[in-house]
Amino acid sequence: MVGENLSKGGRRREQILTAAVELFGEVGYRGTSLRDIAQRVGITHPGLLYHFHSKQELLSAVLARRDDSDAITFGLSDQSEGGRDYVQRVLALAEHNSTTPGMIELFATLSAESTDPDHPAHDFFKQRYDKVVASFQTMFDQLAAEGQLRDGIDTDGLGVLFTALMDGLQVQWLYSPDAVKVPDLLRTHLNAYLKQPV
Amino acid sequence: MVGENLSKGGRRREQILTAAVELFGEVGYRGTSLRDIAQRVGITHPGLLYHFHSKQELLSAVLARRDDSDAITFGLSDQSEGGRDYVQRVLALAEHNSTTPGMIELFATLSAESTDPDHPAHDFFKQRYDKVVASFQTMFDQLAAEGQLRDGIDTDGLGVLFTALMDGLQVQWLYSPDAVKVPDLLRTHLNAYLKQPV
DNA sequence: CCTACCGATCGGTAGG
DNA sequence: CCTACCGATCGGTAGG
Repeated sequence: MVGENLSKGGRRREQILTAAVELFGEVGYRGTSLRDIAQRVGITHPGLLYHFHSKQELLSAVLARRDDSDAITFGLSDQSEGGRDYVQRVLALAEHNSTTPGMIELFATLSAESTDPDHPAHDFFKQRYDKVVASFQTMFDQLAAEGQLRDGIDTDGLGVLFTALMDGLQVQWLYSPDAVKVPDLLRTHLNAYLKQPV
Repeated sequence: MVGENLSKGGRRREQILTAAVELFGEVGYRGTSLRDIAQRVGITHPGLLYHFHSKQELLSAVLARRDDSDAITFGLSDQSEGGRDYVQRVLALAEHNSTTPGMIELFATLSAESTDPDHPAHDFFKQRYDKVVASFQTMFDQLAAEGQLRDGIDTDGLGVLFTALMDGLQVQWLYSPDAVKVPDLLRTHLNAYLKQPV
């Protein structure tokens, strides 16, 4: 698990990752300098490069981290309990997200910035979208097979739509954290398809 | 109208704006240098600063441009013809957007990058979201008043949801322009609410 | 519009 | 982990 049983060097790496998440989120990968990150941790930037050999390596570590910890905590890679159960886990994740604005900012900023094929995180996000969309599509297909969707609903495209909704809502939430209630809005959307509301 | 009756200086300004749209879109505002933009136009970067006095001034000019030309071309500020008519105009805009990837990239990148309150475009996007969400909310309220929505549909939050959907779909479209059909997906979403499909 | 230049900042390396 | 340093690049200005 993240954050446990760390050596001294491991703890420092954790501090650097935390600071990197915050700063990449606030001003983007390209807008953040290694000196900014190092300063938050109280070391110099060559000191940072002793732990991560390049800025790109630090980015990769940051990206790999979140999906891992989310998948573990919320069981997002396990769809064996059916659509209804998975919906609940996704809503739980959406609730949890509102406690980690730095990570949300990071992913919102980077996923847009990385549409550029030359961006170092481009491939990561392209593959991530494939996985996320597929998971949500499976969720809707399961709901359909379980007879939970209203009559006449075609599941075609619902995975892409739901993914887009999560992304777009998170951006608006970053502008207006108090006004935009992401989990409620996701429920509103889902209830347009579900016989029995969540 | 944009692009007409331009003096020599006006033409150069147009060239600079076009190049700025492309580059801000590809690598973000902070990732683009004035030298990059100037080079595309075939001048030096102090030459560019003769036309726009700072990088921020250039950004403001770029942002103001698109919403103006879209509002004019697609009549997005006129909601007097009712919800059904407005839906058609929004779909026409979505079709049009797929011919201007540079602008889409620019707005997707900048709207995320500008969640940082210190970003020079932060206020622009905050106000823009207020306007766009309000327009879409009015659209759904009009559809409700016209009796076009399925029974039991509450319009609460539908403006925020539709705005989020457009943003999120555009990001996915930038990753997979051929696979993600934005107008079709918007229709799929709308048809979950409408009695008569569009 | 250009040349020439400014101070500031960038990611990364050498060497300890 | 640090000091010291590198070449490259940044937005902007002076002066024409």
